[in-house]
Amino acid sequence: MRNPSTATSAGGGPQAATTTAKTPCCSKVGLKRGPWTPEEDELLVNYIKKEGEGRWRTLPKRAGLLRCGKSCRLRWMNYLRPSVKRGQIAPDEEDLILRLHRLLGNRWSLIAGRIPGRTDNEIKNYWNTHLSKKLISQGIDPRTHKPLKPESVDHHKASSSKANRKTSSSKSNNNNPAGAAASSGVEETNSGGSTQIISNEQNLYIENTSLDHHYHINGNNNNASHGYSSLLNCGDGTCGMYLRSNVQGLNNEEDEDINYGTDDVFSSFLNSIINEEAFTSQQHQQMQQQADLIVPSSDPLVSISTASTIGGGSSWESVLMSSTFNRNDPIKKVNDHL
DNA sequence: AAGAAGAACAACCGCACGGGT
DNA sequence: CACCCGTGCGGTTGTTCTTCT
Repeated sequence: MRNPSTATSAGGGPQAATTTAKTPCCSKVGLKRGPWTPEEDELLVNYIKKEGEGRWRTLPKRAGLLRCGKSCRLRWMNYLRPSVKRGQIAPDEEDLILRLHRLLGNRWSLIAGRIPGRTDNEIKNYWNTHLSKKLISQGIDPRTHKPLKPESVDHHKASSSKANRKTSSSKSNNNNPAGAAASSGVEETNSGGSTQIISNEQNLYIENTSLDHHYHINGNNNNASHGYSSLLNCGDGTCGMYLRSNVQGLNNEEDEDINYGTDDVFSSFLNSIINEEAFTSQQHQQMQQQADLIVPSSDPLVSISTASTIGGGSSWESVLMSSTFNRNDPIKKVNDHL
């Protein structure tokens, strides 16, 4: 195993630029590409320590680097940031990656956002080199988390083909969590037994029968028509939450009252999905109390939605998760979504 | 010991999106 | 509205390292 802390062992380097017809990411010739040297790292780190991140396009010149801004940003984000954790992926991290991938598909930045110290690139590489193969060896399709059919194609290889690149990398087409599962209208049961994933063209429903948990993940939620634009983020900017009343059950799409949950409640909710743990009655009561603040008590059904914006920044990635409960019996949810 | 094959992963690439003008 | 810029994302590439034969 190579030492991951060294900057001189990686591929995709200058040779690639000179031997292929590809145009480099930066049009300017004369910029250095390929592995970073310790001297370059030092220049970049010192500059960012002094001036801060951002303005990547002009940063190289200001920092005295013969690199393009993209390259600088990548190096900083994936390697040089103090918060980046190096070293082997721990078993619990691996387990979390698997669970998150089952929920979110190839949303590497979202997955990385839930795993402290790990970058999307690292998780993506780990998935491609370890986990996808591991799943295949277990007879599980790494894209859908469904059992592999004998005649099915090798999705890992298929997804690596150049032909698939454009469509598969398109964000507008990539908002369906769990990738292919959500586009095929399938119904499935995970290997653990109790979690069902039911999906159609736009939505993904997760139903944990043993825990009486039902979640709805809308794969087409990246618009502002449901009050997202005014959604508050939680303290660290990684998540947001709103409550929505549903006077006519779940058919009322009006976000007449928007309120915001706490980070704790959101995290509990998300973790309950990730970990398939019981979302405790106390947590439900917390949610109900918040709902009571804004929804007239005559409305029996309340939908609670959470929108994760992990990654945040200029690309506001979100995954909507909502559950509905009857305020008269908040523990047992109503699941008219399904 | 040497070559081949496979594994690992940093880096590159094209594209999409939001904000500013 | 159109364009530009900055930023970030997911897919892919290509070199090095490790293991196998």
